[in-house]
Amino acid sequence: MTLNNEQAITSADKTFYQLRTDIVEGIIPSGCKLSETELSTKYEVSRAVVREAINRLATCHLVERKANVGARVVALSPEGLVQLYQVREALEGMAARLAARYMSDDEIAAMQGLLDSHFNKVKGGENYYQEAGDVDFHYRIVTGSKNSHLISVLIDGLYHLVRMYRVQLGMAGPRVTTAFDEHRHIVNAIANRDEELAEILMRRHILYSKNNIEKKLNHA
Amino acid sequence: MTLNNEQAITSADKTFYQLRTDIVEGIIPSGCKLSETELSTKYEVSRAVVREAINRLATCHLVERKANVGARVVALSPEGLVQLYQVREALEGMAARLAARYMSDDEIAAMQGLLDSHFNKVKGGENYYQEAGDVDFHYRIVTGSKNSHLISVLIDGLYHLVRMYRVQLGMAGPRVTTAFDEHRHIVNAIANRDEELAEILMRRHILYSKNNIEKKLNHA
DNA sequence: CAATATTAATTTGTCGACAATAAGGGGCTT
DNA sequence: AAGCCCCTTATTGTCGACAAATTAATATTG
Repeated sequence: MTLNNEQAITSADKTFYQLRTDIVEGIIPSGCKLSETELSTKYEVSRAVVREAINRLATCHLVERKANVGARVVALSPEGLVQLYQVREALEGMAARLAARYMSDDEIAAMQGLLDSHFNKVKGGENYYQEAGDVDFHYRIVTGSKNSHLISVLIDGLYHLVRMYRVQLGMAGPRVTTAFDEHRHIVNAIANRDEELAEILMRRHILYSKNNIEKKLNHA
Repeated sequence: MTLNNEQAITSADKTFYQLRTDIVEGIIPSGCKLSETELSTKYEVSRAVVREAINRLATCHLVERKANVGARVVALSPEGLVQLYQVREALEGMAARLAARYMSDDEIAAMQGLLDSHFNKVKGGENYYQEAGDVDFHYRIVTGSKNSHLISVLIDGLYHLVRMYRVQLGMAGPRVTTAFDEHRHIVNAIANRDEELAEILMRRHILYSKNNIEKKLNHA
């Protein structure tokens, strides 16, 4: 990830980020109950800030809250994964379309450069950077759409859930080799300002990715 | 609206719903600052519940909050409207596709019945029900997708913003006559289980709707 | 007089305590 | 022994007060 401009200024921000990573990384296990008092002692903050943090997590669909009962970390399921990728397909497809329309030439050039460096790294065997490179690619498309709704829903919301599935189902990022060509084709379509093709290719890219994860999920 | 199963159980729920309608209806004007203390006296609740309500409004993109500064009602702009309809196109298009896949025959029949009754009403000159009928139609498609992400983002989020634009720009709902045939065609595609066509028709329907609103906006 | 520094006032962020609601356990009834 | 009711207990919801930060108003200096 190149620039993660999420900077915590308030105390609630910090605990929100902390809790989010703990949930995504599986430190707080899926399905676990989140006790406000317990977390407030653990993170050494007031119950009010824990409460606010949990509320924000609920809007990310990382926890589910019931009134007068409490909050639980979301349960991961094959159906949930399918639903997640369905909206990714719709949203990122549109993001690619809008990126082809609105991204500046400089931004596109920078993204092509990113793909080149990324290609060299993987060619050299460092597939460690694969996932970071993948999320970076998708981030740029989404922000390139210049659509604040798309940006917030995907980056602040769905992507964390995607990461949670990847981490907790123990898959080392997306398909290493094939995804590359798909990225390249998408960027080419964007560079050619071909909105229609950019959207179609991105949707297929995400569909393939879903099928890949589903396959691993069923084998496990 | 047939069934709005949003029932307020906690006090924060009530103030959230209250504030939301006040904002959508324009009682609290667009761009207005939301003072926590002021609202807490006005609605006769604690500042904490007002705070929670404002936080929830922020996740709906109805208000924008800055740390240590406060929250303001979102400002309406032509660009905002365009962005809103861009994501509607993506999301509702996918919803129509999934509705064609997952809706039960009974649900589809019910929706066809709704269109019939709706048709008779408008034929009889009661275009008062037009908007309610339109939102009801879209609600059914979205819930018919059985996708919790689509449902929450659209119904809990974007639709309120859509309504806010409609109300505050003073337009009496969507296009009365033409939108009808489009609805009918979409339902037919869903009844035929034609996912591809359902998505395409829904996207065009929303695109037309956007162009219509934009035209009115520019004339005003 | 303008621009800046400093202080006052208002607003948000955080905290601990109290009230209300829901889950768990024990005893009672049938 | 099974089911139901009541009571205890623990957790969430709500409140008012204090602390921190921003905005404004005032004073000060060039």
